[in-house]
Amino acid sequence: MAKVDTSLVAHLPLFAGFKAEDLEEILREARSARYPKNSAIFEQGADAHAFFLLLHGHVRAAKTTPTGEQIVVRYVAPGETFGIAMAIGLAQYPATATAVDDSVVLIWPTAAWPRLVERFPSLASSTLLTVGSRLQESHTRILEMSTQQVEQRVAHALLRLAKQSGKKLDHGIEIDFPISRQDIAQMTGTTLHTVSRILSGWESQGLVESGRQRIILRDPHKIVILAERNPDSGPA
Amino acid sequence: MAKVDTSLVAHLPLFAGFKAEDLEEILREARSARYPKNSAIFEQGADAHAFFLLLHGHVRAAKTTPTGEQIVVRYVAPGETFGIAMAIGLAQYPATATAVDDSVVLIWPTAAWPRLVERFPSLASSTLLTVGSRLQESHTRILEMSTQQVEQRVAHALLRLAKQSGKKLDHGIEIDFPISRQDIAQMTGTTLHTVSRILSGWESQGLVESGRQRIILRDPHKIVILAERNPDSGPA
DNA sequence: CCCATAGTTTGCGATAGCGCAAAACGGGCC
DNA sequence: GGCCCGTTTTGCGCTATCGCAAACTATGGG
Repeated sequence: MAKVDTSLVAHLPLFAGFKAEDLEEILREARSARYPKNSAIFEQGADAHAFFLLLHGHVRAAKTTPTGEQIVVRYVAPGETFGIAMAIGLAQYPATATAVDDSVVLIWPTAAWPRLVERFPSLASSTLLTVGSRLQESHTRILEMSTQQVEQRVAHALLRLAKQSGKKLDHGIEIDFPISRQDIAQMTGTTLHTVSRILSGWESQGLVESGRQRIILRDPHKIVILAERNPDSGPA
Repeated sequence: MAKVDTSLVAHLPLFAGFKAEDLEEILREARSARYPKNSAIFEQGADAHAFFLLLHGHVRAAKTTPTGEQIVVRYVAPGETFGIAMAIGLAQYPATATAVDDSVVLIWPTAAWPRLVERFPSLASSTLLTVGSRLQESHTRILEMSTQQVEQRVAHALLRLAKQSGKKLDHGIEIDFPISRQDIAQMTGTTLHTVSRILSGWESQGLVESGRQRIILRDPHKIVILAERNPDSGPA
């Protein structure tokens, strides 16, 4: 059980207001682990034996239907928790988590949660805040899927990814982990073909520059406009 | 400030494990109010000055886009909380709540929440459970919108409503509050026209019986089959 | 009892986006 | 340096579903 440096996590909202010694007590229950690119962290349906905090890398959470279709629930960025199934009353993971890049995580055994919450009640409140904001995002996504067309949804998805995990370049923003057309399709409820067509279109207008699992927003502002444009307002 | 009878709420999961006197202490901070059918309880964007527990009736939570389109986030059944924006870190309500039937609610001022949580930490944990299960439902909804066609989504929506608020009849299940084609469209990401066509079709097959803001599932089992059927499996 | 209103049904194009298929491409591995 | 595999691109027909328009019908109020 490796010692974890508190300085790595002290600034996270999850631990806001914790004293150094409390933090240490919490971290003592965790171990850290490294997951190489494309390795599975846990599988949908498996017993939720642990919950996680991402330190480095990027993790994709995806949900699969009985018939094998997938959607991407979200991408986890460093500093975020994931796999907190048990905190919300689930005995099994509702989704599959995969490292999309070499990643480092902290792992707490599920059994530690009730103990920690009892000792540090504010953990429950902060977790409530994070879960609440994920609920918000889900509602936004439902709203978009109900009212917008595919191009706008893709625009929104890319902007969110850029905000969450964008690397600022001299001219533009690059999404900082490998992501395929298929992934974007699964985030926006469409097919990889349609995503490919949309990106090709944008590329020819100089809005983006993209290739194999790689996307750079060259003109974020114009993409914002695209994302917000009312379908039947301006001409093509 | 009317006295509220603890027996009305003691059995709710939210208050599981509370002693009678604790419960009384909590209820002392609440007042109750009655909202007539079709009246607004709070508006999207308004300051979240209170949170609510529905005692009788039914409440619709809906979200509106800047361009005026709406989706139904959920229907609230008796015993459920709603308007808990501030518990998840929001200063304004993210949706509009409307009583779809004459309704009675308990109302706590937002200011009471931090105090209550400090005094009764398990409130945060139970709220975490409810918010978590709503997150689950949202993900399910996103999955359905991404992978299923409209008819299946409508089937699922009606089955969920029937389970949550269905009144068992001699032969079938009636959804126990007024709900229009438009409402169902806004729950499933389609138009009232398409919903109407689908219900007409089902009606002629004897699966449902419906009219003005009224739906009875006459053959729930066949609807389950419809909901689960793989789009390109059986013949029409 | 009749009218006004909100909800529902239905017809008829129009079309965004899917689904299939095939080709081009790019990277990494041996 | 060449090959293999996963990813991306693109063409083309198809259809589920939308959007508009118009007729129809309960329901509650006066």
